[in-house]
Amino acid sequence: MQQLSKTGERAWIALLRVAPHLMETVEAALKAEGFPPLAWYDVLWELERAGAPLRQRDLGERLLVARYNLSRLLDRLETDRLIERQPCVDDARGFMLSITRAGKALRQKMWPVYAEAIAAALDRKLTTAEADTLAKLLDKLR
Amino acid sequence: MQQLSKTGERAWIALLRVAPHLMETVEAALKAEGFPPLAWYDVLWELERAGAPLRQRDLGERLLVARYNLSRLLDRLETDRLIERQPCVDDARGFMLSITRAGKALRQKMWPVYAEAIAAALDRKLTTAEADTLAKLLDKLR
DNA sequence: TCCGGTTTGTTGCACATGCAACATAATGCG
DNA sequence: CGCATTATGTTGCATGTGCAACAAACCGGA
Repeated sequence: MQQLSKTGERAWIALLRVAPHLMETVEAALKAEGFPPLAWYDVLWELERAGAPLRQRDLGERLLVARYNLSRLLDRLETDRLIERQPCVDDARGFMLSITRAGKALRQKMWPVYAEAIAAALDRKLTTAEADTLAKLLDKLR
Repeated sequence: MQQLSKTGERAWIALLRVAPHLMETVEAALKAEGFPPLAWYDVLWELERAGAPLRQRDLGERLLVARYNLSRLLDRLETDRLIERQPCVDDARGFMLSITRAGKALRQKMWPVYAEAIAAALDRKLTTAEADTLAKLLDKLR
């Protein structure tokens, strides 16, 4: 009684090998330019495009990051004054997160390097149609 | 002059979110049954299907794992007597790696749990054609 | 043959992560 | 209301990972 198809297995292995490898490559590109890790960019970008302050819980949900991980990641960003934590009015447990001016500036400086790394690692290796298909397939796995 | 397409960016973000999440899910399934991490299975399986002893270098290449990471991963597997390191005849620096009987037994016991986790996280969410496409697209990114 | 450069593998150290336990606040049910 | 349950966020501890430096062996050209 095998409940796993051979094709599914191949897709899994490809994912297992390729995804971490790509992430390391992009991470290395950022580090090579003296920038902080990918995760920092992610937080900054999500906060910036949210427009309004976000609950820590909601940010974690969007980034698919565990609470205890996010908690300490945000500590580091806050220490560098890239984000701010304000007490939450509705819920005394939570915090409202917002990106600072310095945070926006850093994100903007990082973007060209990040974009070039993504282009090299992914974009230039796929046609537009292929990239679109890939995105759609991955989204089905959420 | 943006060298990164919008579609490529979407694919990247999907990969960044989905892949780690899937890995954590599968990892959790193994842990829940008292089994060692995914990486252990990977090593055991690669050694078993290789049929013959493998150089550490070659294993690292197939698994896309960094040398210093692999080195310590293998230490742990060796401590548990799941693999063996034999001095390499051709090259006094290297080792030949082989899976032990206990290693094969463990891998076999892990497989049903692993397969079920992959089926739940990936296989059942895609048609066969989709899984095939996904595997092919990811392979293009190596 | 000799010697510089490369390849292979390991390790000390700092840092990041997972887990379990915790503190505090909100929620909901009797 | 009162109290158990759930939700949110933090932290101590053990473990895993990245980096840089290292040791040892191999390779190849002069």
